[in-house]
This record gives sequence, structure tokens and C-alpha cells, in this order.
Amino acid sequence: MPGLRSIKGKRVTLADVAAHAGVDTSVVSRIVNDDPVLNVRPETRERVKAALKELGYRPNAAARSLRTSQTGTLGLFLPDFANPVYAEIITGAEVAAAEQGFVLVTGSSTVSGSSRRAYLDLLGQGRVDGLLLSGEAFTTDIRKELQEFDLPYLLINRRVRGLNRYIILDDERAARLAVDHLIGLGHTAIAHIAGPANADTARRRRAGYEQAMKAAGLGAKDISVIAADYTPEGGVRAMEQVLSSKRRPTAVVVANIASAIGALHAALAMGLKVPEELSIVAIHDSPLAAFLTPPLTTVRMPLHDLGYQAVQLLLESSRTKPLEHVVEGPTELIVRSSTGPVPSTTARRGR
Amino acid sequence: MPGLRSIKGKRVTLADVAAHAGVDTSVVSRIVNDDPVLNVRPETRERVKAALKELGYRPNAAARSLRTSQTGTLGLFLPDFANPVYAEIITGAEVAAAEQGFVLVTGSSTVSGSSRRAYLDLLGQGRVDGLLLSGEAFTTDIRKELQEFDLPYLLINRRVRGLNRYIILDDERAARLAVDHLIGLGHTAIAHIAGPANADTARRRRAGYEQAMKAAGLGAKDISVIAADYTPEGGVRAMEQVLSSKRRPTAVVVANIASAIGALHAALAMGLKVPEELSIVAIHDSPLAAFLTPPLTTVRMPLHDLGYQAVQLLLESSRTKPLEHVVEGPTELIVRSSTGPVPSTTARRGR
DNA sequence: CTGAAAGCGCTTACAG
DNA sequence: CTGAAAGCGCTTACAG
Repeated sequence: MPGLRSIKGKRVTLADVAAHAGVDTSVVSRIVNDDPVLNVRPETRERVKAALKELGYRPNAAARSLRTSQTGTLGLFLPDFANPVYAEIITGAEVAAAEQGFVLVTGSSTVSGSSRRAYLDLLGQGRVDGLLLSGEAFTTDIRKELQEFDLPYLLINRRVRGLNRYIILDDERAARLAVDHLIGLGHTAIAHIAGPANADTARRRRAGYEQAMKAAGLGAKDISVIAADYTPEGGVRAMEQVLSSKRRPTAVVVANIASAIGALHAALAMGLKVPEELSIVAIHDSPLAAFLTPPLTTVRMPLHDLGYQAVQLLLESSRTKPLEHVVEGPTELIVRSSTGPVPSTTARRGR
Repeated sequence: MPGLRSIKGKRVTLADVAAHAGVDTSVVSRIVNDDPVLNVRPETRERVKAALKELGYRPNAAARSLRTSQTGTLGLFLPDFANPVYAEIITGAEVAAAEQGFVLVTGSSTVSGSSRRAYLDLLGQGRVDGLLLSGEAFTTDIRKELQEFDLPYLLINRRVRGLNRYIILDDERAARLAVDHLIGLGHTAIAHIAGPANADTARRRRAGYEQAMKAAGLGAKDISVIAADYTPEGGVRAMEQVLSSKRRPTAVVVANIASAIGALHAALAMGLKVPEELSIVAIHDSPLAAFLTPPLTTVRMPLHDLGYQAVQLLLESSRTKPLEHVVEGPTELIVRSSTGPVPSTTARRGR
């Protein structure tokens, strides 16, 4: 019966389909949802399926959600879309969500900054089935809201005292990998440009750096840590500090790719040759790392897996139980050209 | 009456509030929604407001949406979260959405690649009040879906034949600004690394490049265009081509920041000095541009405004009328260190 | 000034 | 094997 197709202007409802197929709406509903208990004559089923197709039926999400108290939506909140680290996490989360028929509502601190409360309020209205939270703005002092919403949540890449549901990466291992690489190249004076003091990832990477230094038999005189924001500007300032210290290191492990870009720039701007006079390795890879000059040696972390598994865990977890998960994906060193053998003493004196 | 607060485990509904305040749900509803026609005794209003607050009432989005056929949600689809250009657009869109009490559902081509149809289907269920679309995957061959959904939509930064609702930037002007800057530095042999042939932005930037060249009295022998993807890899390949041509240009206008990073890298890798031997200017700025070596001269485009205005236009527009808008925000040259005076002939011969 | 009622489009336990 | 009915939580024209 062509020509009937899509009663223009009005959405097709279950009732339309039921009338068209000559059955009750409940039957159509069960067929749409593949109800396993449904026992229906094959010919009826066919008739309904034909009607569904012919009318172009799509279930109304609001009605379904009102009835079932489920939305098929997850909230994902992060500090900054411009940060490549988060871009990769979102993408992983998105893929996992799509696989499970979920859709992602996203928000960044840019907005929340001015009105976090108002923004979160929108989510308190039963718009989402769960919350994925990362970055300082969305994980600090949020306990009260989380309780009010009574929603399952998961902190991404960050642990916060009092919130025992999080998923993180093996940041210590990443830092160790970076240090070991430099030690293998003969470096002993290895500084660490760490992240901000309030970042959990920064603490873990710093711990990994110190572990690896000690494991290599290096002591206090070789260990040097300077905190910086996870931004290029932060990296610039930190590198300037590193290079102005009396006992200049021959290599630097930078805790984050954005600050590493700033750090590299500062070293070059001060006339240092990288890697001949200073080796730099960054934690986190980026599509851009290979196109810097020199191409940056990095430790790639499984950020995509982090986002992917975050969604999976959130959806399969009981809403209340603690959930403390470390992603097992590959954390690997990618050697490019910003790291090299330790400069000989004469060469160093030469500068 | 403290202690009554939040009947744990069950959401507070309008009925709860009404019972608590001793009025009908309709009165509460009108107060919640600031119904201007409502005429209620001040004391009643106070009583209801107190109950609202005490019980911590939040309207249920699904019920409201079912009743009003409005969702308070907008869909934003883009090619890639990792692209800094889109990051800025999202942020602008997010701010505008938040201002109007809307929330953003986002999706990228990463997911849609495998299952665009399935992903878009989720939106056909009345989940969003409008659609913001950008990138090839979400704007090509989408006419049928758009018609089915019967949703207001707006293409961002892209025009597509047959879809007369779009918002774009003044790409021609941006390219002209870049060329004029180089001409002011004495360059005449100015090549253009353009975007992919199927990108509308690429066509417009190329047109701007050619206009400016002609306006400066330059002809076919100075005009040279090579297409590239908007990626670092694309920029590398294009620059290699540019530099291997017989008549090597002294300056290059790159249509996109990502490919400019690749192009800069390729030039440096081939031993060229930038800007002494080759000037490079990119269209689109990026937080990273200042930290490349040398810092990249760019043309900043009002991407934030693009996202912001896209949401505003979408929300205030009638769903059917054509909507063809060019963002008026500032398009400005940011001179850093990748551009300089044209090299003297001897210097050029010297290489 | 306030209330009763209908209905948005679904799902699901229950009846037959 | 299929249908009738209730109800999720709202909003809004209407009545009084």
C-alpha cells in the first residue's frame, strides 16, 4: 500500500502501526523490542514488520524513557575539548556507547566554569543513565551533587578522596618506561617536569619517575622535579627553570604532551640542540608528535581504551559498588628523534 | 519540616510537591515554569516554592518532553574530536546551548564511519530538537535522512548542493589576508597548499588566494595550487611536491593548521630555513601555533563565534526557511615567526 | 484564585 | 496466540 507512507507532519506512533497491521499496540511493542517471551503467529509478525517498515516507525525516546526510567544516554564531562588527550578518550567512549545503543551528552569546563551547577542541573532531570567525569572541575567537591542525582558515575583518569569509583591508566609504568629509555641511552641527570600538584595523574607519574630513578641506583642529586600546568605555557616556564638550574640535566621527562610541546619550544628557543644537548620524552602521544621538529619521543597510553572501557564498566556495574579499575591496554614507548645518547662531557662543556 | 527531605530512592515528582504544599499539581507546574498568566495568592506561591526547595524537586525531562514534544537537546556532529578547529566550534556551541538551557549530544565520524545510519537512527527518535552538522560524513547524501527526521538542521562550515541552511566563515577573506601579508613582505612566488577537492572551505580559501594574487598583479606563473588533506601527513606530501617543483616558491599559504604543521615539518626536514628561505602562513590559529619552532604565522578565524552563532540561529530559525549565514566575527592575521621578507636572489641561488 | 481531567507514546503484568 | 488496561510524570485548555 504505497502512498500511505509517512502521514506527513505527524510522527508515526505505535498506535498507527497497530491500526495499520490490525493488531494491538502491545503486540507491536513486543515485536519492536524483540521480546523473547512473545509467542505470535509468523504471519502476524510478518504483517506487523511490514507495517513498521512501510510507515517508517521509530519509537519515541521520551515516551519509552518515561515508562522505563532509562534514557539510553550517558553524560561525559571533561575539562577541555581542545586537549588531544581528551579527544582520544571521547572517541573511545563514543564507540563503546554506540555499540550499546547509547548516545553521549558532552560538556566541558568551559561552560561549567561559569555555571557548573546550572549545567549539572540539566542532568539531574533524568536525562542520563550515568555520568563519566574527568578533570578537576567535575571531580572536586562534586560529592553532594552525585548523591543528589543518585546516578551511577565513574571518574576518568582521576582519583578523588571519598569517591571510590574510578578508572585510571598505569601512569607509573608510563613514567618508568620514559626514564628507563633515557637511562638506556646513558643519561643519569634526568629531570621531571611534572603536572600540577592537584592532579592525581601528576602524582602517579612522578612516583613512577622516582621509582625508576631509584631502581637505576640514582639518588637525590640526580632527581629533580618541577611542577607545571598541563599546557604549553606551563611547559615553557618549567623548562626555563630546569635550564637555569646550576646542575643542568641532560634529559627531561615531561608528564604531558601539551607541556612537552612548550618545553621543547623553550629549549630550542634558548639555543639548545635537541637531542644532542638535551633529550626530551613526553608522556602521552599525539598525532602531532611525529611532526614536531624534532619529532617527539613519547610514551603512548591507551586513551582510547580508557574511554571505551569507562563506558563498558559504567553500564555493566552495579550503581553503588566501588569500582577501581586500571586499564590494561598497551603503554608503549615510541622512539622518535627528541631523545639521544647522553652528550659527552666535552660537548657539554662546549656550550 | 526537615527530616522529610528527599524520600530516598524515589524521585520527587510534581505530585509529591503538590501534596506537600496542599495544592494541585497544575499549580506547581505553573509555578515551576514561571507561567506569566498564573494568578496565585502570594502565600500559596511561597508555600509551593518552599515545598519545591525542601523536597529538592527536579522536573523529569522525559515526561516534559513527551508532553511538549521538545527535548532541550541539540545534536552536534563532526568529523573528529582531535581536530583543534572542531574543538573550538564545540566550545562555542556548548556555551550558547547552555545559555539557552540546552544540552548537546555529540557524535563524530569515528563512530558514524562504521554505522552512521544506526547512529543517526538514535536521533530519529525525537531525542533532539535540532541538528548541527559538519564534515563530509554528516553532510553528504544526508538529504533523505534529514527529510525523514523532519528536524531543523544547520550545516556548519560547509555548503552542500540542495541543502540551503548553512553557516560559514569568510574563508576567502582569510586567504586574502594571508596572501596580502606575504605580498607586503615582498613575495611574489606564493604557492597554495589547498584543502581536499571535496571540501567547500578549501574551494573558498583557494578562491581567496587567487583573488589576492590577481589583485596584486600576479599571474599564472606565480599561482600554484596543490591539494592536500587537512592532516599533517597531507601537509608533508604537499610540501614535498611544492619544494620539488622547478620554480620553487618563496612562500606558501596553507589552507589548514593541521596540514601546515606537516608542511612546516617537511620544509624543515628538507633543510630549508623558515622563514629565511621559505615563509609559511596557515589559515586557522591553534593554541599550539605559538609553540612550534618557528612559531607559526596564522590567520585566526572566529571558530568560537561559528559554534555559538550556529546554535543561536538553529534555535531561533523557523525550521523550514533557508538560512545562509556568514559569521562576521574578526578574521585576523597573527604574525609570528614563520613568515619573513622575501629572500634575496643571491641567497636563493646559494642553496 | 485554584482544581479536575485529558493525553503525550510507550511498556508490561495480567487476562482470556 | 493476542488484547485491554494501567500508569510513567508532566502540561494545558477548561471549568468553576
